[in-house]
Amino acid sequence: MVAEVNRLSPEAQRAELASIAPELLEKPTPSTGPKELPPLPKAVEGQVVLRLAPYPSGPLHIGNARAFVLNDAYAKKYRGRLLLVFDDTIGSEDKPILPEAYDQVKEGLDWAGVEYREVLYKSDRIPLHYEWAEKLLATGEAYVCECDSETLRKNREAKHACVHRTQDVDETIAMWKAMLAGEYGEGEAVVRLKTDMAHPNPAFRDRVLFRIAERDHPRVGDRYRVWPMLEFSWAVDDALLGITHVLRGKDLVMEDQMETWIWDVLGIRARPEFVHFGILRFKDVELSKSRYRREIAAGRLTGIDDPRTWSLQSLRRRGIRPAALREFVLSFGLSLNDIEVPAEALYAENRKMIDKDANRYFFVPDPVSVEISGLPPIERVKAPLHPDFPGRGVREIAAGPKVHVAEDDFAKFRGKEVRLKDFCNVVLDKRAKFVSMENKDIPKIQWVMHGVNVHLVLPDVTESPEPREVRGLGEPLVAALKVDDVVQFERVGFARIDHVSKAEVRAYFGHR
RNA sequence: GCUCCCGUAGUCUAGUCCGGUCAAGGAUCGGGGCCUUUCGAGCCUCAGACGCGGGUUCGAAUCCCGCCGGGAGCACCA
Repeated sequence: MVAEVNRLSPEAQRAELASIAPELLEKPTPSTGPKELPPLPKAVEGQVVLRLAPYPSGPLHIGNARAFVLNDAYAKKYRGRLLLVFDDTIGSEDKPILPEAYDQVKEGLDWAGVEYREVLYKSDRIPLHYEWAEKLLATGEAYVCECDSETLRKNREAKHACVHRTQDVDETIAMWKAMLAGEYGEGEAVVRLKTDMAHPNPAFRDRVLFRIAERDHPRVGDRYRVWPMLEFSWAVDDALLGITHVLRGKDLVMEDQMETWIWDVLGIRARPEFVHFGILRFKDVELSKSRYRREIAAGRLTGIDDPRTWSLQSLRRRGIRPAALREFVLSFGLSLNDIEVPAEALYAENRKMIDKDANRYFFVPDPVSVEISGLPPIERVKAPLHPDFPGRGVREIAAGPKVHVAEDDFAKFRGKEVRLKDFCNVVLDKRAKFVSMENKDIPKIQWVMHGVNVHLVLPDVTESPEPREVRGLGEPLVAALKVDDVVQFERVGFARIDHVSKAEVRAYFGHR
């Protein structure tokens, strides 16, 4: 029967089908509208509990966006709860906690529209972690190890168990107490989970659960010297906080195994579902908190919200809308693919949102002065605030024979006829010649007679020879703009006004 | 090297679990055109993909095997 049908030509099959079941020929209408998130495994409306676990070493940046946007989006989708749990265990020397980062993280999340219910701190929960540790120690599932990190690494590689692994539980507990009492120095003892020294994944062999750090903690000072590692603290807190779903990057898959192992040995029943997403990278953008920190310290950047960084604060200052960031991130879904996207994709999303609101103005970067000969007497011209919305009104621009044009335009069009947009046609040169007033179909460039100093700050893009800022002249009305206005400098791009003073208007470049 | 994950247009993504309506959808980018006093927006249009090789099947992007390619982890960081 099937073979019979297959022998028919596609046209014949189609005709035959049309006579039997014409509705099957209708193409299903492709779904449009906002992208729907795939369902979360075992998610129950109203009962989903998610958590966000930022490490307070600096402000959140665009590279963290996938984690917080997805968690927030799912919390909203299922009308669940999203907890903000600062992952502020002691960290390491080269990745210290910054006291101001707590507020910087919250500020970023608030801007992004992430609605978290409660704020918790790992550093407040250390006694709970100790309790669980003691259960593990008492059952012999974990032990205190005095090997130094180098020995530990070599043993791991050689699948070799050290003497501590088999020591008595009593002895282990005495050593644990000695750790807490400060009888060991930094690096002299750790608590290790007893997994399997022959485990196929070398990284998994008797992983460290606690270590000693003598540094002061920004929130709890010197109250603790024995600090949990991330995996262990999450095994405790995910269970205790009733987290139903853990959404994390796939660089953290081994943490799933660790948490699961600990729950298994401790007989913990209620567990979250683990869901991962791939690594997100930006083309031409190297996100480095430590580098930006250095540059800020050296005064080359003005602060964590400097538009040349990629912090959420910097995005806000460049006129990027939170909704654009959200759409951008959600467009990747939950895929496990590691992706590298151009920042242009974010800009495309943002442009859709700001274009209708951004009024147009002239800004002439690196001005070159030009004197037009033969110009009829004229003092000002009019141009629309927004070409798509004439009702919004017009701007009056002072005009006359002495104008400024952009250096790039001057170089490109010197000796050629161009139209000074909304003004007149000239043959461009230092001594330019007036041609006519009427609108012609020739290249149009922006110009300014006298106006205000504009300082435009550009974002940071690696391997770009472009300068990170540019100065020039804006048309007179630019001086009347307000902080937070998002405008489009014609032929230059969208920018947000950040500061207005008599001396200059400072604007942060968003994108073209 | 070991462990795990992933391969759909330049880029991102839908489809893969449950094989047929997929002669593969969308977005973005690119080409062309229209419109527009911006290199913006809008409209129309074109181009562009199932990593490779076997197998199963009437039929494979979808199932199986092998290969190739990419990524992550392998810290007393998170």
